Amino acid sequence: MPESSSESVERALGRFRGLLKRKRLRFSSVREAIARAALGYEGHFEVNDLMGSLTNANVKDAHLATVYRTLPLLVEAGLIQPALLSSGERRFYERAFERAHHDHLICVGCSKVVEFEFEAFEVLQRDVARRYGFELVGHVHELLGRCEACREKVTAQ
Amino acid sequence: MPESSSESVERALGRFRGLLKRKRLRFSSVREAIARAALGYEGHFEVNDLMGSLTNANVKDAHLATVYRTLPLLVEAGLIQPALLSSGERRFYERAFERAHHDHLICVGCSKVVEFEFEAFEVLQRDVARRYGFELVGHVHELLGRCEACREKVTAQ
DNA sequence: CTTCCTGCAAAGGCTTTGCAAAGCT
DNA sequence: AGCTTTGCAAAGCCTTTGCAGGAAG
Repeated sequence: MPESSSESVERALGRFRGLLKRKRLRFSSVREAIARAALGYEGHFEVNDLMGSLTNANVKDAHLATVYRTLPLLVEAGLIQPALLSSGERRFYERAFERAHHDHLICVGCSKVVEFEFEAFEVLQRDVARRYGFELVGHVHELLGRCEACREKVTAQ
Repeated sequence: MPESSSESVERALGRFRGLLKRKRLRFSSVREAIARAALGYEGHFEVNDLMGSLTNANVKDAHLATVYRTLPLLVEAGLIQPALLSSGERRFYERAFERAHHDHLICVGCSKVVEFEFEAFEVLQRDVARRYGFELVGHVHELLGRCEACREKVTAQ
């Protein structure tokens, strides 16, 4: 039997607890509910989605303002991270805890998102940064393309 | 004598005219002023900056709402493009017309932006896309790091 | 009991929209 | 003339903030 993902959630909550303790903040049930909801997403989510999950669960709802106040803590604890999707206007997040680093390949036709990992990019990025005297701390790397299905649609027309 | 950049601006305006004609829209003096102001930036700018430029010139001011209505046209014409997407909250633009493609290296400390070109990335990106059956049409690639000056500040503390 | 959290409501900042007057062609 | 464009003001949207009652340690 493979490790259940719920164990990973518990470890994540442990880390959240740790952060809160370090900052002398409290591990409240509302914060826990928000953290669980955020960790529950496979893909990308927005504040709005999160509100939806929280309402669906029979856990006590968290208020929108509270979610906004909690998200930065989840980011700081490393449970989630902002995910840039080229739409630019919207703010997405995605799970970060115990997940391999990855970048995104996005279809401009149907918005399908494929995650990819490619070590070579990381190496080159560090090189480029160093060349300009920067120490690399992160990156946003999103490839925009047209997936097979969408290319066929266009060709068919 | 090198080609003056004003010639490039004229060509850009020509392209803008072309787009407007295709869409049966008009090349008004206000649109021209906005386009010229946008093309005048070396680096990145926001709507607010643009409003500033328009007010300083003794050209007739463009109203904020009009600027918002014009920007998408400038993007569609290829004169400018959205930039610095990872900043998230703010919406920056930069000139795109007759400029070589480049990506950005951004200091997380002082927000300094360095532009870089690196052909190897483009090649690899195309590879990755093809591997997943995508045809690459563009990308967002921003490196986040700490510049020399900011690293020193941190070390000093 | 002291300090922090939370919901609520209100304010903020940026962007969009409806409308009538002005401007092109 | 018949359309588009513009300024203006108002509405929208998402996010943040101040506050007073409620919870956690």
